[in-house]
Amino acid sequence: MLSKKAQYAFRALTHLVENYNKGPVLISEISKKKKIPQKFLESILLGLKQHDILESKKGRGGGYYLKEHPSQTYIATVMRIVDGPISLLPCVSLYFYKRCKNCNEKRCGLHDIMENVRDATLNILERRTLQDLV
Amino acid sequence: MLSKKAQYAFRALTHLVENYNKGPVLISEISKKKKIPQKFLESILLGLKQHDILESKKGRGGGYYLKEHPSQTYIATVMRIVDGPISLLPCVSLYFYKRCKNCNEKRCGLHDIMENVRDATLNILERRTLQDLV
DNA sequence: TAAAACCCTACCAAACAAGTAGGGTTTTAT
DNA sequence: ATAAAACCCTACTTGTTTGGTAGGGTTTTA
Repeated sequence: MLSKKAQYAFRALTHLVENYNKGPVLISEISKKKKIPQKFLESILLGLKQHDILESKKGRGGGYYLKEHPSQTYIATVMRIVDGPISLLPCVSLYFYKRCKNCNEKRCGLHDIMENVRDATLNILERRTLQDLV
Repeated sequence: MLSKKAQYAFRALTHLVENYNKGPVLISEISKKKKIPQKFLESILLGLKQHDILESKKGRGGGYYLKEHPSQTYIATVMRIVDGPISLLPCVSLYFYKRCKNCNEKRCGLHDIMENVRDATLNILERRTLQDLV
C-alpha cells in the first residue's frame, strides 16, 4: 500500500501539474486546496525538491514548481523517493536490492514470481508520468 | 514489500509442498529446516489453517499439511491472508476496498494507474500457485 | 495415561507512520 | 534597508504495526 505521505505527494503534484508554467505555487495554497496538513506537506515537498522533482523560489512571490515538464517525471520515481522500494522482496529490487538470507535466488520460486510482478508493475509505473494524473 | 511474516509463510508452505502426501509435518521440523522462530511460525500456520489453506492433525504423529493439491492454492490468496491488501490504494482493492476521501474515482488519474498495476499484479499472483514455489 | 502435538492469551521492544511545535534563514518587493 | 513572505530544519509526540517471547491449556493417540 502507498503510505498516506505518498498519496499526499501525488495530490500535491497534481496541483502543480494543473498550475504548470504559472509560476511558483505557495505551500499554503496547495495545503488548502488539497487539504493536506501544511507542515507535513512542507517536508514532503522538500524531499521532492532534494531529489530533483521540484524546484523552489524563496522570498515574497516564491513557492514550489515542477522542475521539468510533467511528461518527464515518472510515477515510479516519485514512489521510490517517498515510499522506498516498489518491489515486493528486497532480492528483486532494482534500486534497493538486498540479497536474501535462506534463498539462493537462482532456484527460488518466490523470487521468480516476485520478479515477474516487479516487471509487470514497473512496466506501468515507469511509463506513466505526472501528466497522467490530471 | 512483503512482511517477514509473509516470507516465513511462503518458506513454510514450500516445505509442505515438498512433503506433500507424506503425512503431517511437525511445526518443529518446519521451524528447524527453514529457520523460522517456532512460536512465531505456530501463529502463522494457525492463521493459514483458519483460512482453509492448511489442515492439521493433533496428538502423537500429528502436524500440518496442505488442505488441497499445491496447484490449487494461489499465491495471491496466501498474501491476502497474511499481509492483507495487494493493491497499492484502498480505492482499487478488490478484497479490502475503501473509497477514498478527496478523490472521486471516476476522474482520478492515480486511481486509474493503480488499477492498472493491480490488474497486472493479480494477473500473475492469481495464476501462480504453491506448486510454482518449488 | 502420558507424551506429543496443536491451540490460545498475554505481553514486549523496536520501528515506522503521521503528524505537531517552534524556530531559523533567505529572499525580494517596497 | 528592512520587514514580511516564504522556504528550511530539528526535535518531539502519539499511535500502530512488526516481529517476536513467555507460558500455559487442550486434545489426541500410541
